[in-house]
Amino acid sequence: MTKSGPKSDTRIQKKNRAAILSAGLMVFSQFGFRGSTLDLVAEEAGLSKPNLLYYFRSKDAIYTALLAKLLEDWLEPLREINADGDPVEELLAYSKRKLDMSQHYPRESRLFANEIIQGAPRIGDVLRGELRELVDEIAVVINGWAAAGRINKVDPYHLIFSIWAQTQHYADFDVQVRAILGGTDPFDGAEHHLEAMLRGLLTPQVGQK
Amino acid sequence: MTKSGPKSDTRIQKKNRAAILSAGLMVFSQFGFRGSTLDLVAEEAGLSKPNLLYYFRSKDAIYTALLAKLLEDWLEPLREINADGDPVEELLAYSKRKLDMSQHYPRESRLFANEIIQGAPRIGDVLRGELRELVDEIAVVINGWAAAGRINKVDPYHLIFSIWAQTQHYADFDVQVRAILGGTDPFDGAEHHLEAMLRGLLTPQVGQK
DNA sequence: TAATAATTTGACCAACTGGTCAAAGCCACG
DNA sequence: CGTGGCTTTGACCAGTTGGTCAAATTATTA
Repeated sequence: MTKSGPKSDTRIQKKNRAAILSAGLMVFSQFGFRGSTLDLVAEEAGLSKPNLLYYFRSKDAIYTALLAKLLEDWLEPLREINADGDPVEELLAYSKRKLDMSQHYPRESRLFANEIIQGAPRIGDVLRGELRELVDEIAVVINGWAAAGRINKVDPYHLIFSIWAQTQHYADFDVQVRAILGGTDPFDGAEHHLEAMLRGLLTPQVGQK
Repeated sequence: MTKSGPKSDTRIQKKNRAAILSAGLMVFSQFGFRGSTLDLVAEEAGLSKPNLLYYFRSKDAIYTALLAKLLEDWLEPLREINADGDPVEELLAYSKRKLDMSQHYPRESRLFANEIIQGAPRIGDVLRGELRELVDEIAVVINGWAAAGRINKVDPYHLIFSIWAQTQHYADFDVQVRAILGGTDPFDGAEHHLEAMLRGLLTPQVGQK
């Protein structure tokens, strides 16, 4: 493991590293990598710019650290889908987990969204590698469920895309959603709607063409 | 109407303005406003930087012009929903139109996404004003359809959000979608999936709880 | 074709950018 | 308390940023 800063790990370091990452998340998630400046991050973290660079060797290092940490949390819910569970409930639980993440970690969602929209210059490999493999595995499971008649026939990939899209929308487009809903909290309705939509799509029906 | 550049409107101006806007769309949609530079736009447009500023008085002016033009195209499909048409078909046609826009104008979609993710600093008013009113109107129509039993009971706002989310996902997260699908074209499957999802949600059913 | 207007450019500017560095301050522990 | 390492900082740097401007070049038209 290559460390970017000092070798030892005092409590001052823990505190400041955390402050920097938190500030970086704030700034990078709002402006993207290129739109963000070290001065902004430094101010947000309550540290001087040279002090930032004592803990992280560069702007890029902060961003990359953030992205790496994020990717783990991002993939985890996918792994929790249980092939032996009830198909509809498993998929519903997954989308609920994703929606919760949008609600409680909107900045993480926007950081990710910014990275992808801008062409995923530093995580393209992960997308084409680890993420793709994971999705492929889930796709097999979903296809199995469909073949067994436990859910309707669906394209597993587009099913997953639609869950991602709908859940992340509430974090990434938060401003727009709230502009339209006024004072109403988006997440109450969102959960119910998402469930209805997925049940309508997945619940096996005899007469389905 | 306040013009930002010269008064008259020669063919040179038409050409160069168009070139600048096209270049601006390219650059701004990839990096967001803050992450973009005039030099990048100038190079993309094949003009010198001072020449850019002969046609648009500032970086902001280019971006704003782009955003204004975009907003019109963005709201139009919503207006085309016909209250007197067949409910399911109307909503399906709307989502098809949005999906087509994602396919054929992904840069416009990403420009918009960047602006919203970054807090919609310059179109917050439009969101809370024109857009909200428009959505409110459609919501009334949809509620009318539901009350008449022509579609299932749904929250019209979240229905619209889910259409936006799913269709724009294919433009905004294009890199990720293609990373997962490999060579397969996303839009074939997307259209079918979206239709299945909406039909499952909307098509009236007696036994629906 | 001459004069007028439209267009383009090179040189320039102040502010900001990511990043460096030596020196100073601070802290824990013998 | 002193000393060696950890932490912080002010001064600084070269490159980039959005933007200006006068002068040069190119079109338009009388």
